Amino acid sequence: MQDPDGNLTIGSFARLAGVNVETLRYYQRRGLLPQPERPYGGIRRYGADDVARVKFVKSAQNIGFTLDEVSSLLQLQDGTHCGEARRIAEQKLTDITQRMTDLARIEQALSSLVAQCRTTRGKVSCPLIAALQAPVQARTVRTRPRL
Amino acid sequence: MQDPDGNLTIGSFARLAGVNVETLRYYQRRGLLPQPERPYGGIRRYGADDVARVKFVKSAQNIGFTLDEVSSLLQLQDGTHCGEARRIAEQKLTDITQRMTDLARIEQALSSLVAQCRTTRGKVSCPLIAALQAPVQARTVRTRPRL
DNA sequence: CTTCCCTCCGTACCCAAGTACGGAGTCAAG
DNA sequence: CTTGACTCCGTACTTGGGTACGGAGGGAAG
Repeated sequence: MQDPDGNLTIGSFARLAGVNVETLRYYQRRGLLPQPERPYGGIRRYGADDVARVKFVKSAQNIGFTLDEVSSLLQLQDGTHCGEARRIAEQKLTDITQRMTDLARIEQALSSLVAQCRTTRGKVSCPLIAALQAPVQARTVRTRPRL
Repeated sequence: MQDPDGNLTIGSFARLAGVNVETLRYYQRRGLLPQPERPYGGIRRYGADDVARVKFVKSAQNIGFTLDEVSSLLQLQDGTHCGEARRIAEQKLTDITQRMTDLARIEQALSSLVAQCRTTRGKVSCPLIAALQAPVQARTVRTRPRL
């Protein structure tokens, strides 16, 4: 359809980057992609650097960064703010570790309940239900937690 | 203000259960709480069983169930469907285990990047940024995963 | 020149689990 | 009887990361 590099329309850009066209427009609105110039008749053109940028975003998302955090990282792209990037990453790492601890606790609780359920066949009350009915030390549930 | 048990207004109910009044109304709309009778002039009254039910919901949420799943569990409350409850719990357990695996992978990746960042002071390019720029095997990012 | 796909743009919608709001009604104390 | 706290109800808003829609215009192939 066109020069495969340096002259992509948004559709082929999206295919190359492995995302939806709407996602690209969304990233432009969020400032994750630059608003492109449009040399020919109102149609935006993109290049390999744009594809790389989207892959950067997806990689970062993949290891647990939010788009806001990716924005911060993109500010630091020149490589001279490595310390700052590291600080953000360390923050994220702490967060992930905490989340793993929580999940481990939940897994423990749940698997022991399931095990109980398996062994107490024939008893009147289901141990899983019964356990949930027991009061619990108030732990606030994270609403809409990331990743 | 009133009989502490069996005759609670929604405000004291909320305080006892440790949630917001709006949350209770929301649970009623979702069918997690029964629509209460309203013996005196349009004001709903609640009892200890309602408090217990909310605590059940919160406990279940706490160990990773969504409100939809809690609804299912509530259907089984008579204890005669222990097998069914166990099936739901096992499903949830699988889910949580998967999520822990993912998080562990992320933690690995991130902590090694941070470590690199720490040791390669003075190099031109930030290894964290550089690593994110490398192509990544496409792993779909779970959007809005629970807990 | 028509057909057909592609692009542009703004806007609305999706999910879960609530939270916030505003006007009206009610209840108990003073 | 008034005041003030509480309740009722429906509706809209929040967050994050997009997806979907619909009408208008572009551009290339036949």
